[in-house]
Amino acid sequence: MNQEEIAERLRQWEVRVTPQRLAIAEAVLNSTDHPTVQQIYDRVRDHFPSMTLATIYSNLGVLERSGMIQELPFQKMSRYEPNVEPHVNLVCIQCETVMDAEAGQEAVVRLRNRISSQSDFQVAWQRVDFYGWCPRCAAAKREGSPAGA
Amino acid sequence: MNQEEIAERLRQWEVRVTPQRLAIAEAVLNSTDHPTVQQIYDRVRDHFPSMTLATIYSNLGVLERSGMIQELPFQKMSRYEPNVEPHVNLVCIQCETVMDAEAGQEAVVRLRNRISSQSDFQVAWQRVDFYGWCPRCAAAKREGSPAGA
DNA sequence: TTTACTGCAAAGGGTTTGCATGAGG
DNA sequence: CCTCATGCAAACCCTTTGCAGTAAA
Repeated sequence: MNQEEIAERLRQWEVRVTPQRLAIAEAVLNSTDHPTVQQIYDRVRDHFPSMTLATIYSNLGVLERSGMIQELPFQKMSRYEPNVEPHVNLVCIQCETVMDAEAGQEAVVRLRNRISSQSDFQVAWQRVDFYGWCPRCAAAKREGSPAGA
Repeated sequence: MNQEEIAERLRQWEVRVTPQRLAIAEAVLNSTDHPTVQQIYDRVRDHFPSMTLATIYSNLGVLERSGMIQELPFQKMSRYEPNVEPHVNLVCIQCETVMDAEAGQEAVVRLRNRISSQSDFQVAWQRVDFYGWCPRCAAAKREGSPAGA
C-alpha cells in the first residue's frame, strides 16, 4: 500500500494527513512481522529523528480505531499488524516471532458465523493465536541445539 | 474441584502444598468469571489477611506452569481461567465481562489439528477470543441506554 | 534440617497523560 | 485562523524482583 492510498483512507476517516502519520501507517501496513511499538519507532526514526514514542502510540491508536490496522496486545507489549481479515496467528514461544498462518482463514470465518448465530453475543472482531514452536525453533529443539547455532 | 483434589495435583507437580497456594488454586479453579489478579486477591484475603499480591502472582505462575490454569493476558491486565481445554472466549468490549462460549470447542480442535498437519509449526496451546457485545450490553445498545439502567 | 514459600518493599518498564508549540485544512 | 497533531516530560500501574523470616516435607 503506497502513501497516496494511505492518505486517501486517512482523509476518509477525517483525520489529518501528517508526514509522521503517513510514515507510521506505511511502516505497519507494509510489514509482515507484526512489529512492536519500538520496532515501528526504529523504522520511522530514520526519516523523523525528532519523533517520540508518544507520537507513535497516538497514531497507532488512530490507525487502529480507523480499522486500518489491528493491535495485538501480548503479555509484555503490543504488536501491530496490517491484516484485519479473520486469520490465525502463529506465535513462537521460543524466538517470539509472530506470523500469519496460511491456512485456517475460512475456518475462523465459519467459527465466527457460528458464534454469532448460536448465541446472543454480537461479535465485533476476533483474535486467534496458536502458541508453539516455529519451524526453525522446532527443528532446533529436535536436534537439541539452539536455533541460532 | 475440592481442596484434596487440588492438593493431590500439586503433589504430583512436586510443589509444596501451602494453605495460601491451596486457597489461590481453589479460587481460580472454582471460578467461571475469568478473575483478575486483584479479584483473586480480594477473594482470598478473607481467609489470609496478611497475604500480598506478590504471593498471588507467584502462585498463579506455579499453577499456570503446572497446567492447572491458563493465564489470559489482556491489554491492561491478566485474567485467569480454569478451563485449559480448547474453547472460545467471549470478551465484552463494553462491560469487560469474559465468558467461555458454549459452542465452538470442536471447531477449535479441528482448526488446531489443521494447523499442526498443514504447517511445520508445532502447536503447544492456543487462545481464541471473540470481542464484541455480551447479550446484556447488546440489548442495552439496541435500546440506546446503558446496561445498568 | 533443608529448601521452598510467604510477606514486604522497591524497582521495572510498556503505556498513558498534560501541556506548550507547531502545522494541517 | 481554528483545531488537531507533535514533541517532551512526568505520571501510571500492573508485574517482577530481592531479601529476610517462616513453614512444608
